[in-house]
Amino acid sequence: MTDDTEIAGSPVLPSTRRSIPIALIRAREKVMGPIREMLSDCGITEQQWRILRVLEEFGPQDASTLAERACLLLPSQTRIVQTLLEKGFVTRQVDEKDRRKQTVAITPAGQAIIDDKLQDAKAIAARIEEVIGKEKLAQLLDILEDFQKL
Amino acid sequence: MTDDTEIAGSPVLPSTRRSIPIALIRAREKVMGPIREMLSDCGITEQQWRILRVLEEFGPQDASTLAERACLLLPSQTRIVQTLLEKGFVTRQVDEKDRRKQTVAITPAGQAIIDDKLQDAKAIAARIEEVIGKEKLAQLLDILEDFQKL
DNA sequence: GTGCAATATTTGTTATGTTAAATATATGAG
DNA sequence: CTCATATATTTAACATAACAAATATTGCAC
Repeated sequence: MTDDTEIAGSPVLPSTRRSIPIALIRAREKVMGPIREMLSDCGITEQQWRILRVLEEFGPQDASTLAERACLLLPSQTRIVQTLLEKGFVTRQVDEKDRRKQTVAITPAGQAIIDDKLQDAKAIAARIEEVIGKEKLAQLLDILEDFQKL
Repeated sequence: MTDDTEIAGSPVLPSTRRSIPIALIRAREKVMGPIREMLSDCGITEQQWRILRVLEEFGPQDASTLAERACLLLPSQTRIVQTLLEKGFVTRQVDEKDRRKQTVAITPAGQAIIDDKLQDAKAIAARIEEVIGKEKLAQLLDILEDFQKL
């Protein structure tokens, strides 16, 4: 590999082949392939799935917290929750203590979606662990966590 | 960390805090922050920047190759190249040998964008290396590459 | 050389990302 | 109490992502 070289007087950017942003996209694309396939069956998108997963894991919560945990911007969260409302997979109601806040919760129908896909999701996770290796996956998660310090 | 546990008879998904797809998004979001800031100055989006970078690195190339290298789906590539055409940063012409193909090339004006941002981009890359560490970055890129085997 | 399958690219549609502006409620100064 | 400011969320507008379908060209069988 002669990437990321710097010829005297002629500085260049790292090759796109060793670019962190591009490498992150490529990996993500590969990971999401089977997940999207799994979800397309039940008419759920990747982001809708993330919302449901977070609601299941942490319980009812306000919109900002939900967006943070699902790694979505608030405007995206708003729209996605609206479509999930229409599908009957979540509920949303104003917080009585602070009426600026909205509390979102998963419904039994939403929970059923997760339960239905549980085995598939676990199989995909197992496949990734098989190919990458448990140790490397742990390393990867640790390094990715470091990026939050940026 | 008690994530990714499996209570007998009650299988659960990994916590969203240790989810590979979510970790990849979070890291990418952090990395892209300063890059977007850099690009917003000159009215260029992240994807438009990727197209220009790839064209600079590999020279004129057909649409499919460009999309592959810039990590874009073909439809996205088409639209982004259209806006870059309007801005005068790239050219696009049919391949005379195979008239189904389009050859895209960067213009001097497009090259000027890259040259203008070169120092900023290098500074951002240096900052990342400083925070994460050279070794971990190399490890990260290697592990991310493994995902292509999925 | 006609028709058909394969290839290369674009277009259409729906959902999301991103930024800025709008709305609604809360909180504190005076 | 009232107003200015801060906070929580939504709406608006535009670009992109993803997938399916349409278009255009090529290459080959016949």
